[in-house]
Amino acid sequence: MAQRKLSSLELALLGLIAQAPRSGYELCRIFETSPMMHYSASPGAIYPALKRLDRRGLLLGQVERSDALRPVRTYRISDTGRDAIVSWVSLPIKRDDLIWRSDELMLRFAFMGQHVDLEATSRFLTELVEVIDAYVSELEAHHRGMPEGGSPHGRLALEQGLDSYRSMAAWARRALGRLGNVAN
Amino acid sequence: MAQRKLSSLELALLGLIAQAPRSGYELCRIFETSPMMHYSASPGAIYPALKRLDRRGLLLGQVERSDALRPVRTYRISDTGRDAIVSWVSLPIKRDDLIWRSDELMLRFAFMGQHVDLEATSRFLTELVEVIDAYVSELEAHHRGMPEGGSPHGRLALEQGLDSYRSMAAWARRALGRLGNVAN
DNA sequence: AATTTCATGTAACCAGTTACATGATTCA
DNA sequence: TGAATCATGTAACTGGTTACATGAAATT
Repeated sequence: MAQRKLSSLELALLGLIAQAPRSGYELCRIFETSPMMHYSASPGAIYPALKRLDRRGLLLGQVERSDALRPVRTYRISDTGRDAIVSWVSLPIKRDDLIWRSDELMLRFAFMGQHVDLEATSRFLTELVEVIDAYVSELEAHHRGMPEGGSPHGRLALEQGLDSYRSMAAWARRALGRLGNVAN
Repeated sequence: MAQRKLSSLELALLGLIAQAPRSGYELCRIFETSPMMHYSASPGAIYPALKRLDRRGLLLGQVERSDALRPVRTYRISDTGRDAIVSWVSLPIKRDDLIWRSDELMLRFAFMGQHVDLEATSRFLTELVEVIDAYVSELEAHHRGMPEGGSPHGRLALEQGLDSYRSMAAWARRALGRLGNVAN
């Protein structure tokens, strides 16, 4: 129990393999070409990560067509793997997740559709809005406390951060609306 | 020459010390409390990073009040360090910088004010807008190519990414405008 | 007197990067 | 025939995380 936390790369791999069985090479291609994958990916990271997930029992790797001269190792998700995904995407959202791991939050959202119901998704989005709003208030307070003189660069940089969080909150509200329309 | 690239943490430290001489502890406090610092910071990372920068000659560390019982090691920027900052902030912006190191881009912007003139800053912002616009087009193409059916999560996640890039471009245009007003 | 804060660090561990190695298969 | 692509990996290096160690000074 209370296994060591998975890295974002491992979570991304787990989520992708839960969608469909895949080989290491296919996963490499996905990371190379898919635009939403800001989760880094060199073969030197992917193959070891797959091995780790396999050793832990979250994935089942098996060599297919071992008779052929070029065997392919295909990974499929295991039951424990699926459980791990479900509890991962259901985790409450903390301030620190937003600040240090917002990529992982979006990854959670992207994979959520296949593993939990619409209600869980709207809980996620509602929580996200709350956490962002709280953090935006913090940043705004800091912004107000900033010295006026000197070059505006620091102030502007902070404003960029504020803008990006505000846009994320706006997105979440919009998404919430769209899901509501689907549900009703 | 052609030294190994500095990590974002090292660049952040360099920039902060260029503003004013500081001790390791002060830097730790800044990272703990300052909101714009998404550049991580535990003492276990900071102290070794300062040593590396010192060894490379980008910083000058010297123990102050060595007579006192609790000495403080204060770092100041060196001439080579200042040069390194200037060439760092003057680097052209690549697509990959936007995708993988956008935090570092904002760090560059924040420190730019003290090291280069307004024209360099507007060049930076202009380039940034160009790079973002190009990448947004890429993402939009991908968005159009996405399958319609199934759960909307993947599509929505991509839209979040699009929004955040668009908001960054809008910020850059606004900043450009504000700098223009200052300059004229 | 006890706790918190100041102040500097080290050590074990781990994951990711870069670069390389290997060889089959397909395509021009 | 030679190049690109398919497919799987390893090894060295590096930098960050966590956790710990040490002890003075200030605060309660």
